[in-house]
Amino acid sequence: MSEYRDPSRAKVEEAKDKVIGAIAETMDLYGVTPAAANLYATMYFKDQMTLDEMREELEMSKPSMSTSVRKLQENAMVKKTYTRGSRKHTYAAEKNFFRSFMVFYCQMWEREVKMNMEAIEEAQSDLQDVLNDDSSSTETLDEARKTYDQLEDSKTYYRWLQDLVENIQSGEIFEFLPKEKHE
Amino acid sequence: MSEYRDPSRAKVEEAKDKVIGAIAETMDLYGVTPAAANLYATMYFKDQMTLDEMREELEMSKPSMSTSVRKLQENAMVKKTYTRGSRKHTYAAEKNFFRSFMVFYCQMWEREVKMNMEAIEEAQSDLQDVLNDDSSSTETLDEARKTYDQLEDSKTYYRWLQDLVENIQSGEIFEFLPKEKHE
DNA sequence: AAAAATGTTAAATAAATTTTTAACAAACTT
DNA sequence: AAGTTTGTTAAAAATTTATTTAACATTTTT
Repeated sequence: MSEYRDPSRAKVEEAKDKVIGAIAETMDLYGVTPAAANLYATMYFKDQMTLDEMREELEMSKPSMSTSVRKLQENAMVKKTYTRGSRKHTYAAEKNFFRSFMVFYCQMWEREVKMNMEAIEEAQSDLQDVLNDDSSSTETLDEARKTYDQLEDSKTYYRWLQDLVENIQSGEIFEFLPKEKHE
Repeated sequence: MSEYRDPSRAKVEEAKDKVIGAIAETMDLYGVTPAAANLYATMYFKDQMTLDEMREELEMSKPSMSTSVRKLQENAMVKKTYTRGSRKHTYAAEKNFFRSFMVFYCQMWEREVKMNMEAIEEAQSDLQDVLNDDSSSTETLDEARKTYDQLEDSKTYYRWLQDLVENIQSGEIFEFLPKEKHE
């Protein structure tokens, strides 16, 4: 190989590795496995990769690469690419961090809103029953009222979060917070 | 106890439990342990709690509660409260989800920006050296240039993320995305 | 000062997650 | 059609993370 004739080559790889390390380290805070984090960071500097290339580059098993790629696809951080002539599947990293941000957080927040809003609606309905029930003690009625109001109040947050999701998905947020600051 | 005379009492607790379950379930996606997630969700419906009350309510060990509380304090999801006369420490859940959102994500994003920006700056400096080095092969120069530009481009995202953090922390974001929608 | 209560740290255990090896299924070549 | 290549599923092993038990330090009460 040319590394011996060209010491700069190694320096370029070293530079990439610094960024790969940083990306991977912040990524496993995002709920992906170390394998998936390293894989994404590696792919970030490649045009596209096959499973065998991944296995070779990361020195890990093929099923691990297969699983990691699938997980990354769920978060839209990796896309399958069509490569004519090649029997092997090829994958490319999403290099636009804005898109990754959008998919990842919107997915996460929508799940949170849906789940909690559903629970809140059910709970409030139960509490309403209690409030309409004459046999309830004063103490219980107070508790039911207080809880009902607390839940009602929390809905403001979930509606806001849903709103944030929609603003991000539509791109409207960039009107308020532009990608490039024009000075 | 009064549960036997007042069936509504049980219904109120059941209603709370539905929400506790939902909150806890979405929370462990936020990188907190199940114990911490359950604890926060439980505290959400309490005024304040001591470690012993937590242990009793969740039926878990005291060190587990102690650790969980500390973790939740780091994310500003729980605050220590002063209770005169009580020797036991008391803690209260942050009930304002907007504040929890702010602290949690801003902390996370700032860490991401800092870490990746530092790596990028270092990498770009290395790549600049390569570009200034006459001994580098054409192939290596192209690779260095391409990588440098890719990193330069990614900085747009990190600057935007930092901007988002600042807008959330200052509350400016609520001018664009109001908490309450006035119709 | 001794005993008791409270909270934390450290070591050990338990549980869950991640990764690998091995077996399998599907698609393509010859 | 038999044999390869490629990718996935399933079971096992390894690693990591979470929780508990036990020991300790600190403060308070008697």
